[in-house]
Amino acid sequence: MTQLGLDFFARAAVTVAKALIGVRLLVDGVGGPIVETEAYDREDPASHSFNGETKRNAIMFGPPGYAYVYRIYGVHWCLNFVCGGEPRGAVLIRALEPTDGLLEMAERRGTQDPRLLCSGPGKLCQALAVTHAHNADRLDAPPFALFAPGHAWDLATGPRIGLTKAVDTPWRFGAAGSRFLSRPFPRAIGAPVT
DNA sequence: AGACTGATATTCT
DNA sequence: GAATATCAGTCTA
Repeated sequence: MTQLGLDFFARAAVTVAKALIGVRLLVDGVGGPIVETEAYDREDPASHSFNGETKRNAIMFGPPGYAYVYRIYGVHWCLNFVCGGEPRGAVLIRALEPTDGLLEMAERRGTQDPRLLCSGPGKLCQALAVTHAHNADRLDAPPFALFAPGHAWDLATGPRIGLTKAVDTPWRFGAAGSRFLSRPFPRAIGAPVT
């Protein structure tokens, strides 16, 4: 089992978003393989870094390989990984397959159904107890731990979710056929990840 | 099953 | 003042 270094993230957000499918994400030992991501790359009107630096997104203007956590709709948290590119891109972690720390996740989420634990960015952060306190944390040191997949995962792709800008940009990626996605994918492209 | 609503931080106009 | 990378609940069918 190989732990990912910071150099893994020093690439374009789209590249990192694909490569993250199947990567095991643990926060204080709780988590599982990532099954759904979205890329927000340079010159992308939908990216939080597109309109320049603010207090919220300051971490996206530093080096790649750090967590960017922000509050959305005043209610939920969203976890992103800062990537390469200029201005910086990021990958939104939308869903993972719950395998480690199931009891903790069930207690935090208030449900036993494994398909409702991490099937969306807000749910995932609640299940892994990710909050503003994790913003600007390194991804190669505790409480974060990321491990390369043990095998290739078939990819699915499609347009991103919940956006009003750049709605047709197919930068949502996922594990084809996974039962733990926030929403199903219309089609699979079937290209394995190395 | 699908449509609508409330919660309400942060940014943008 | 309006919009937003969301979710859970409730109403309609």
